[in-house]
Amino acid sequence: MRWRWWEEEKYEDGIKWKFLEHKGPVFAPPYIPLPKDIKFYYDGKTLSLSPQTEEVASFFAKMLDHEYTTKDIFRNNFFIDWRKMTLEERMVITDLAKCDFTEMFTYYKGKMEEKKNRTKEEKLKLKEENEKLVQEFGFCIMDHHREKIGNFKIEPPDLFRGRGDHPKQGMLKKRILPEDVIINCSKDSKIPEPPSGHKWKEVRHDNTVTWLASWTENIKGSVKYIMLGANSKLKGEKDWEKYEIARKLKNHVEKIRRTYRENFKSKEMKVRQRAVALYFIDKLALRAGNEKEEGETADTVGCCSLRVEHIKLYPELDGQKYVVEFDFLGKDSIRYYNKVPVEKKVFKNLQLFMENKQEGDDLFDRLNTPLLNKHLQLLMEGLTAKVFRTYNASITLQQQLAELTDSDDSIPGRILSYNRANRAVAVLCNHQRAPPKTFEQSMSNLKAKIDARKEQISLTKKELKEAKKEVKENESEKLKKVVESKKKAILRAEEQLMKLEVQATDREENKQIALGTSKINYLDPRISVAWCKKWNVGLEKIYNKTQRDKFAWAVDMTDTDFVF
DNA sequence: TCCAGGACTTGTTCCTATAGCG
DNA sequence: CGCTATAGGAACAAGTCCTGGA
Repeated sequence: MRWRWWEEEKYEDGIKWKFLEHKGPVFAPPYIPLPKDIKFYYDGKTLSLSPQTEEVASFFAKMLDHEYTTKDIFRNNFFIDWRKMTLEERMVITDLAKCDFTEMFTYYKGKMEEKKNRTKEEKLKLKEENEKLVQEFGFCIMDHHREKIGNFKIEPPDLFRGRGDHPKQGMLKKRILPEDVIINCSKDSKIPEPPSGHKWKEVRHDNTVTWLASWTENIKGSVKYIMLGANSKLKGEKDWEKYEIARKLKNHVEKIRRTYRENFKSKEMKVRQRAVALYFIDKLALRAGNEKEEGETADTVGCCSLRVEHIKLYPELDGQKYVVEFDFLGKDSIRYYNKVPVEKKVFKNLQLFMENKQEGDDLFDRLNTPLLNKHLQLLMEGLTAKVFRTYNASITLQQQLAELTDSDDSIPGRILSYNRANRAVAVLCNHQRAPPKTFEQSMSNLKAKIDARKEQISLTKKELKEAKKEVKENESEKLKKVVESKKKAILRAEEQLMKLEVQATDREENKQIALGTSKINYLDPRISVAWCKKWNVGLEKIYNKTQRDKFAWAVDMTDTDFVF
């Protein structure tokens, strides 16, 4: 019997746990210096580096075949941080272009190759050792239950790989020591031991937070945490709450939509901007768009931080009226490009907001996310901008499933319908992916397979005909058996063909769409569980092991008739 | 009221284990 | 049974939103 935490009473306000015991985080392995015969060359001459300098150089050397090392910002940032080397070294090494890391690069490539070519026994041994580590450090005790930790290893030192045009890419992400780490656990628990010769920065006992350990990272100065895994009570409960708030929005959304439409006409510019922004967030599932510190991160935006340069207005386009063209970089510098017809009042308002503004000016200059969220809080308790994304994603899945699922369909057909519904959500949320590098190849492989199967079927059909003819002429038991087996073979092959064809369709449609993110973060799992039960589809066709684990609460509490 | 820091969720990328193939 | 494409999972970056202190 699974621990049904969702049937237990919750703690008083703000208290996350009563007992917490763990072993602390696992630190990155120490740097292993290069063998003597692996040389670094500066300006064509060998130059031996101090261990610390060599370590940082190795981070760069390992990445030599990565696009990052061709980017100026990355190279410059790396070079600045690398040159915090010994004085003697700094005197010599003044130009990155004169640095030759290729021997180091080749050495590490070889190491990787070795790793790949390990024997079964070696691999098994490594696996067992890793399992031991997980058993020791990968779990904690929280309130009488052994729970999995999501990330018990401290991030190793490396060069920072910011996404998009990140101004800090290439900077050295420093090695974290116990002296940097704050431990959080309960007073009456066994306090984790720091590695020998070391001390923790601090040990605290704060049961209003969920983290077990934290440290401050040196790139942005933000705090990083060791937290529980997604299948833990703590995370599961939060997830459940998230979907319950989204379901609550279902009962308020019509009124909220009436209100913001009303507000399109407000005398106050602030109110109009808020209304139009909310319209976008609701209709297009845009993110809130917090303000960001300039120069600290890549230049990306969300709804409230959109600038004039990010939209174009077309009174008429391709036969449609009042079209807005969005083109901006969102989270992770993923491009959002969309042409959407909008209500006339929205269009007119946008024209108004853009009057006398430059490309780089804020579209919603009287609005920011705290202002928007404060307003939303008034409309419904617990409502924030991101709830609309959850709500619209989940409700879309439910609608699409209802629309697409056909009771006449085979199981693979139903799964295709599910994936299509999932896809509709991923498109809404702009969860794109680059088409896999081998996409065309694997697609044509699949097509070839389909053709082969078709060929086989028609051949077997011919053979069946022949066999039937022979039976007519000569009624032997043996021949009758042949006929039967041919029939069966055809049936089997046809089923396989159908499966392959469904697979091909699914893959083609999924070329540029990533389903995972929405499945894990936006779709109320109870919708999927109910659908699987209703249509007799195994849950494992929809969720893999990790996902089933994470959504265990939904599996246990959901009936066929669940409605989001 | 404003802002910075803090806590937690969401998102992509990269590596690896494994399923499915011949 | 070995090979390879792919799914799964770890890692970690990048968002959202809240809080507490000036």
